[in-house]
Amino acid sequence: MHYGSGMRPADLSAILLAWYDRDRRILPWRYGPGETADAYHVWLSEVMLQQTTVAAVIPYFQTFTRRWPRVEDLAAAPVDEVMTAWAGLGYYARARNLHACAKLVAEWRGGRFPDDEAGLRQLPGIGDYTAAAIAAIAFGRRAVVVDGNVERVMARMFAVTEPLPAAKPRIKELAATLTPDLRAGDYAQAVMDLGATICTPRGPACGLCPWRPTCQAQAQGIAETLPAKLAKAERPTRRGVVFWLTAPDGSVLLRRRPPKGLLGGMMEFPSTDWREAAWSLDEAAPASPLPAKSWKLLPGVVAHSFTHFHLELTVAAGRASAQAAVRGVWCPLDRLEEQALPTLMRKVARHALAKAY
DNA sequence: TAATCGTGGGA
DNA sequence: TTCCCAAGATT
Repeated sequence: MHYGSGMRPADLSAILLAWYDRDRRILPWRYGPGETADAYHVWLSEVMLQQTTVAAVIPYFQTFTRRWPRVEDLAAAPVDEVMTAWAGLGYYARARNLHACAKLVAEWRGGRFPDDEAGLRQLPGIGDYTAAAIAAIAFGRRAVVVDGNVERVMARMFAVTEPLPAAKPRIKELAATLTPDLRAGDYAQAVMDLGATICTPRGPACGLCPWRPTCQAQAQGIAETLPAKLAKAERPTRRGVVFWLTAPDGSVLLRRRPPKGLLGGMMEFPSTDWREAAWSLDEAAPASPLPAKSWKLLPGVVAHSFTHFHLELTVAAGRASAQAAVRGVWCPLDRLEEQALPTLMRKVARHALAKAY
């Protein structure tokens, strides 16, 4: 192994920990120097942070911990309340797995999380990264924590030019060589902080990096090009018609989506399938909650982009004569925020309220 | 293994 | 506008 500048792994981890101690970022879930980490808070924050930015997570973390101070409190909540509280954060399977995990920990383990990777890894919603992170941060275990930040930092430190995801095993080996036995949790957070603030995807601030003297990509002038990644598939555009059906009392019809798949378990306004071909109103009407109803298309579209496709929804508005003969739930317009509505459906509501009244 | 699964911010 | 991508897990 070549570390450059005569540095050994222990030197490098010590350098990074010193950097981390000098200017530790303040985050709601982060314990201070000498404090004991709360495994519930570590777990909750790590699940929320999966593929999600710190800025987006902070208000949700505050809401969850204020409302459910202990894992037992979260386990005792109805799953729909958890889904509603999660609404807007995305990747909703996380919310279902979060609740399932809380129940397992509360009911079978007396509210205590497993204190090692193998035990954590068995719980729903906890994969390789999250198990290692909790083991290290909450329990002081020596665990090799590899997230996107660590992959980027290691790819640059060791000039790994093989593209992801094929390079993942190699990168984990390299990360293991630098992971210290002591303060593994602080070290993991330090590498992630380095990746988030200095060793950034674009425009890395190599001049401020404590590891610069040892970084092989920096020496070769290829830091910003790493890690290499395989080209991504194109994102198709899908289209649908969504039905805004109001009752005489001013409520609107909602239904719940299937528990798995896209927006699984969340609420929605009824709609056609989402497909690439455009819909005519006549073609869409049979999919509506009142097929015989006369629907009026509202001007404009609701555009929303998911990870693997774009979506354009046209809103059809109609009025029901009475609250009968439809499947779903009627919700007063001023209580929509209490529903587990994903951002897409909140856009639909905003569009309908702006155009239909 | 590769596809699926949200959202918002920044370049 | 469009693309990238952020403390990944699941199937």
